Amino acid sequence: MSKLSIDFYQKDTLTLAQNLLGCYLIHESEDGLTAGKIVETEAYLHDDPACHAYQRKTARNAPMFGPAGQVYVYQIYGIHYCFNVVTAEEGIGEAVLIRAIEPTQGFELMQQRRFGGKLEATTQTQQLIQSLCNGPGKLVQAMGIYRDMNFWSLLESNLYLLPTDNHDFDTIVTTRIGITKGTDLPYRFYVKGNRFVSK
DNA sequence: CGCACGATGCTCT
DNA sequence: GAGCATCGTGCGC
Repeated sequence: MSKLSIDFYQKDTLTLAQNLLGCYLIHESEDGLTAGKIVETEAYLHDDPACHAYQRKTARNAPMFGPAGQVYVYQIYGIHYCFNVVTAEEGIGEAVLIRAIEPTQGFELMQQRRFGGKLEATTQTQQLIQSLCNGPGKLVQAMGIYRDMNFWSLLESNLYLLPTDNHDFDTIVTTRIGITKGTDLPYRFYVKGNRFVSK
């Protein structure tokens, strides 16, 4: 299995937001490898009032205007970070927010990054694993994704995507979470019945 | 259980 | 100076 290539990313943003479901997000970091299957996404289009790039290009949203397959990370509520896959052609600010992944590799490292030492290093309960990456801020922390990964390429770095190994799932479409504008747009996608989708 | 709220810092007006 | 593409805790039922 090899990294997703440029042609995967060169599709319209809504299609890509759905195609990303089931794909694997991998980070080969110095501390070790973590990976998970994408189970929830949201699309943000250039003509969408909830999109960071809706108004104009700024210092924060600049990565969104780069080529498809680029990384956009931003800070939210002063505490958390969110990870996006940049989409659309260069010059058009669109992206797909990764809202949840199902951990598949590096459980211990994820646990370490999320909870450090302040959690009993006992058996990994179902409960614990389920709380590792079931939200956009959580998965960023568990995967060791940082702000300075902005403008990185998912095609040419140790943070990358692998294709899905299973198309046999249903996709649910809903409105997006946590926004105050564009609230009626059906741009959220998640894997039906998956336990790792955010609440 | 569910709901409400505070933390916290940067970006844009 | 306001407003966040969130998360965890604490309280009430």
